[in-house]
Amino acid sequence: MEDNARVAAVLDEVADLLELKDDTFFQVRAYRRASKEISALTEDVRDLYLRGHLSTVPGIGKAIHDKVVEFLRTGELQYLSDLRNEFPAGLLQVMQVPDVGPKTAGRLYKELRITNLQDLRLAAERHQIRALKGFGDRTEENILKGIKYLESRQGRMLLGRAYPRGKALETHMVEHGFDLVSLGGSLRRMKETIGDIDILVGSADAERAMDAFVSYPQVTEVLLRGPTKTSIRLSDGVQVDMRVVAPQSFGAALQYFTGSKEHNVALRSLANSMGFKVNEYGVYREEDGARLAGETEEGVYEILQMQWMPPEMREDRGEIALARQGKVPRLLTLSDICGDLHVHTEASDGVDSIEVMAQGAVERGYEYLAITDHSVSLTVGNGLSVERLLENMDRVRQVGERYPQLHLLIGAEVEIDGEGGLDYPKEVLQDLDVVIAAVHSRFKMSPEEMTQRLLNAISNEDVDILAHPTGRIIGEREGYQFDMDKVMQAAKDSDVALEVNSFPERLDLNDVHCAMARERGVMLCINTDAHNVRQLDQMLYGVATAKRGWVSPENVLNALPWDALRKRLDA
DNA sequence: GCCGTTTTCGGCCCGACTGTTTTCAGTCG
Repeated sequence: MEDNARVAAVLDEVADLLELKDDTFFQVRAYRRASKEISALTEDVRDLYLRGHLSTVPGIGKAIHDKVVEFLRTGELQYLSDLRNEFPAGLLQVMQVPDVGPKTAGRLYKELRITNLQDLRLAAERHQIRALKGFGDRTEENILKGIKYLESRQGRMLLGRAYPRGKALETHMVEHGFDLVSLGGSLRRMKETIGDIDILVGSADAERAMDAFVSYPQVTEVLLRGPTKTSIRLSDGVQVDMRVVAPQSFGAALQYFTGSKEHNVALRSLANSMGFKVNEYGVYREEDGARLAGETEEGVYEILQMQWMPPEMREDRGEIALARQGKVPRLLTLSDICGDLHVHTEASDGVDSIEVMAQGAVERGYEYLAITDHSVSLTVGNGLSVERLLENMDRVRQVGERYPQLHLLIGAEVEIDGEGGLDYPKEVLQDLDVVIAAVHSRFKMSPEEMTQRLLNAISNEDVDILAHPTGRIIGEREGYQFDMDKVMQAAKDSDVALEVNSFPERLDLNDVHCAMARERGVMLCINTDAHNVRQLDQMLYGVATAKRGWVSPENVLNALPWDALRKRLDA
C-alpha cells in the first residue's frame, strides 16, 4: 500500500506546480482529485494496475492513468521533472505563506526573482514588494507576519489536541447565551489531524457573537473580522475561524462549514443538475430563487433526495451516491462500545490502580474491561515477568469481586518477538482471558520478514487481538512496512481482531485501513490503550476513525455485549 | 484533465474577506 501514498504524493506535487501556470485551474483540480482518490483506495494501486482496473478509479482518465503507470513502472514521472525544472522548488514554500497563492508567488518570481522564503523575507524587509503594482505596505507586513507564523507552527495538530480546544470554545459560546453552536470543518469530521478549528454559531446578533468570540481568554490576535466571519489565534498558536449566520440558515451553514470541500463540490454539482443552488444560507430553486431548505442539515440533504449522513463520511468517497440510494449504513457510535479491552495499570507503565481503572469503566457504563499490562520483554514499559503476572491476576480477580456489575478480564499486551513468537509460555497465555499481541521492537525489518512475523503471531491460537497493527506515530514515524492485505486475510481466517488504537498519536489502524477491514469482513476492536483513567475517554477518537471507514457495530469486537464477547473469546 | 438521467464538448460550487483598487483579483475554506 505504500505505492498508494507515493503515487498520491506525486500527483499532488504536479498539482502544486501546475498552480503556478496560467489557466490550469481545472487540471489542478483533476490532479488533486486523483491524488485523493488514490490515497483513499482500499487496494494497492499497483495491484489495481496489474489487473487492468486502474481506469475504473473515479477521477483517473487517460492522461493521469498513463502518468500513474509511468511512475509505477519507472519510479519517475517525466512530466513532473519538467515542471520541477520550470519552477524552483522554493516557490512551493513561498506559496505556503498565508495570503500568498500561486498568482502572487508567480509574480514575485517573475518580477523580483524570489525563489524561496529567504528571498521573500529580504524583499519584504527591503520594501521591494510594495514597489510592485497592486501591492502595498499592508501586503508587505502580512507577508512578514505570515513567514513568522509559518516558522512557528509545526504542521497540523492531532485530533486529540484540537478536539478539547474546540469543545472548550463551543462551551464558551454557549455560556455567552448562544445555543446554536457547533464545531465544523475537519474537526467535526474527526480527521486524524486538524489544520484550523472551525466553529459555527446561529444567531440574529452576529456582532454580539463576534464580541463573545474574541473575548475568549486565550485569544492573542484577531486575524480578521467581518460581519459574518472572524478569525483569531489562540495563545498556543492555534487558529480558530468562527462564522455566524441567521438561525434559519444554521443547517445549511453547518453542512457547508463541515465540508469536506470535495464533498461540497460534489453535492453542489449534484444540486445544480437538479435545478437547485446550494450555499451556506440554504437550498434555492434555480427558476424562481425560492428558498426550500436551510434550517437543518437534514433538510438540506432531504431536498437533494439524500439521507443525512454522519460528518465522518463526508469525504467524497462514494457517500453521496450511497445517500441518494438510501443506503447509508448504520455506523458505529460511542454508545455502541460495551467495554475497553486494552488498558494498562501501575503494574507496568500505567499510573492508576486496577481499582481506579475498574471504577472508570463502570462510570463509563461499560459491561467489561480487560487489564492488559505489558509482558516481560518490554523492559522500558516495566513489563511483567510470569511471576508478577500471576500475582497481578490474583489482584484483578480480587478487584473484580468488588465490581459485580463489571466483567473484569485478565489479559496482557504480549510482545511479538522477531520471528512472530510471544514472550509468555503457552500455559500462561491459555490462562488469560484476552491476549493482545503487539510489536514494539525491530521496526526496520524487510516487508517480507515483517509480514511473516505478523502472520506467525496471528496464527497463534491464543491471540485474540493484534494491537496497533502498523506501529505508526503520527508526525513522528511511519508504520513499519508489511503486506496489509495478507495480514487482514490471516486475521479473518484466524478470528483475530485488528485493533483501532484510540491514542491520538496512533489512530492505528487508520480510516482507510478500517474501510479495508470492513470490506474484507475482518473484525476490529476499538481500544484506548489507556495508561491512566482519564485516557479511557479517548475512545471517541478510535470510534470516529472507525466511522470514517464506514464501520458498523457488527464489525467491532467490543461492540458485542458480554455474552457474545465471552463466546468469541472462548472459541 | 475529467466526465455525461442535459452533454464526446463545454462545462466544472460558492461566498467572505482583504488590499488595492474605484470595480475587482487573489486567497481561502
